[in-house]
Formats: sequence, C-alpha cells, structure tokens
Amino acid sequence: MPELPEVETIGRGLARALEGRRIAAVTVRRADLRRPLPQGFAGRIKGRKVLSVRRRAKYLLIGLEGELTLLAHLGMSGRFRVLGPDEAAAPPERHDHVILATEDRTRVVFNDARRFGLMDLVKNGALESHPLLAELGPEPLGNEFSGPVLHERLKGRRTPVKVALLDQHVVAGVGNIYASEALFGAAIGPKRLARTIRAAEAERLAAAIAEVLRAAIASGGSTLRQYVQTTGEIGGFQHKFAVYDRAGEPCPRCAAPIRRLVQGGRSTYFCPRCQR
DNA sequence: ATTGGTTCCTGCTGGC
DNA sequence: TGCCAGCAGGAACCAA
Repeated sequence: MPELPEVETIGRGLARALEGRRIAAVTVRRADLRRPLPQGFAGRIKGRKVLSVRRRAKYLLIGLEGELTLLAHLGMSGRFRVLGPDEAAAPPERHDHVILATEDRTRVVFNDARRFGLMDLVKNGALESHPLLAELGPEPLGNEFSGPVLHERLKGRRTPVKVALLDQHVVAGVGNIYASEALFGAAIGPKRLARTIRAAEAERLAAAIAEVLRAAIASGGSTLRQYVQTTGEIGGFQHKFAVYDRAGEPCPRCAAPIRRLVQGGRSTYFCPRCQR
C-alpha cells in the first residue's frame, strides 16, 4: 500500500523520467478511476512540458507548463511504471489506465487494479484550496510538524490514537503500516485515546513518525531503478517492519509476541508489553 | 466538531 | 484441484 514513503519514492522516480520533458501523447484506457478523470484530461495535458514533480501527503503533484498541475493519488493499488525507448514495443498490461508518453519515447504508465486511485487537473492558483488538499494536516517531515503540533491536533479526540494517526487531517501521509510502526517506536499503546496522549508522549510520537518515514524512504530510494513501484520490494530490498504483519512473532525489543487487533476496520499490530 | 458506518474495486486467502 | 465467499484497505461521504 503506498503511504508517504512510497509516494515520495515514486515521485522521485517520476521526476527523473519526466522533469524537463514534454508530454507528446496521452492515452486514457479507462477514465473511471475513484472519480472520473476531468473533462478534456488528455487534451489539456498534451504538449505541455513537465516542470516539477512534488509530493503533498500521499498525493503526487506534477507541475506542468501553463500553470497547471496534474494531481494523482495511488489509492490502495496504484503504481507507476516507467518504460524507456527500448521498451517501446511492450504492450499495455491489465489495469493500465493512463499512459503519458514523452517526446523522447519514454512512457509513464499509471496502473491501478482496484481503481481507488484518482487523477485531477488543477490550475496552480486553485491548488491550495483544492478540496482534497486544503484540509490536510502538516507534513510529518516538514518544519511545521513537531511534538506540540501533534499534541494540539490529538487534543480532545475520543478516538484511539492509532485511528487518529490515520486521519489525514491530523498528520498527512501516515497510513496503516506506519501508524503501527510509529506507535511501536514511541512505545505508545494503539488503544490509548488520542486525548490522553501527554505532551512528552506526543513529542516521542512525532519523532517516531518522522523516524519511521525517513527510514522507509531511505530504503525505498535504494531500490529505485527504471521501475517506479509502490512497495520497495524489488530484489528483496523490502523495508523491514518491526511489528506490522508480524502477529505472533517476537517483539524486536522485548520478545513478547506481537498482537494484532482491528480498529476502525483496519489491522493494528503492536507489542502488548512495550507499548503502554 | 467529531465520529461511526458505508462505499468504491479486485486480488488474494481459506474453507470446502 | 477448483470454486467461491469473504476480506483488506485509503479516504470521501453521509448521518447522527
């Protein structure tokens, strides 16, 4: 599942493939993603040069000539493939929905089996007020994120802290995997109500969030070749999780068995001994 | 203002 | 071995 580190890694790959290049052709094979592609999608992109590829939360922002930004979200199963000129003959694959071809015969292919992903076109002037972006919480790797900021945002919430971390309005970009990992890193129990998290704990949690995300980006970055993919698992380089998907295995800190529970319909993994 | 429930979709898993 | 029901999961949306 692409969370912030995966989206960051993918963005870097797309930057290498696209920045400074002109989009020569756009193929839409399926327009009905999570929401329909905007009217005139292909025509509005074609011929424009790509100026930048950035990330906000789990969104990719591909800046185009003419003050236009292509907004993309990968949902659950979205991925991008980059095909070089030597792969010009490669046929489309199942679930390839949008293909951007640059003038130097590179193709960037958006593939999304479950179609929870989306794309939109936004005029740069309207970017900050875009409904999908306007209410997002702070970037966990940015300067505006800190223990006190997180503490403030958890204050008053009666929902479990794990569930709160998944709310993109609290902190942007943390998904199900790194929520569990960060709580483990901060030694905070996932069932604790958000409003009971004290300042010192929020400080630890904010640091743990940044730490796990940074580590995941660092390991994801090393696997990036011509394939831009979602989980960083090429060549056995998969990032090692401390607790996620490890129910029954020993806690790496105290060896107690990792437990799984379901919160808000999502799996949570934690060490019942270390995390309080 | 917050929160719980529902929905979208398809690949995978487990039971028979 | 094959079939199929059930489940996972990001996040918008709605109702309370």
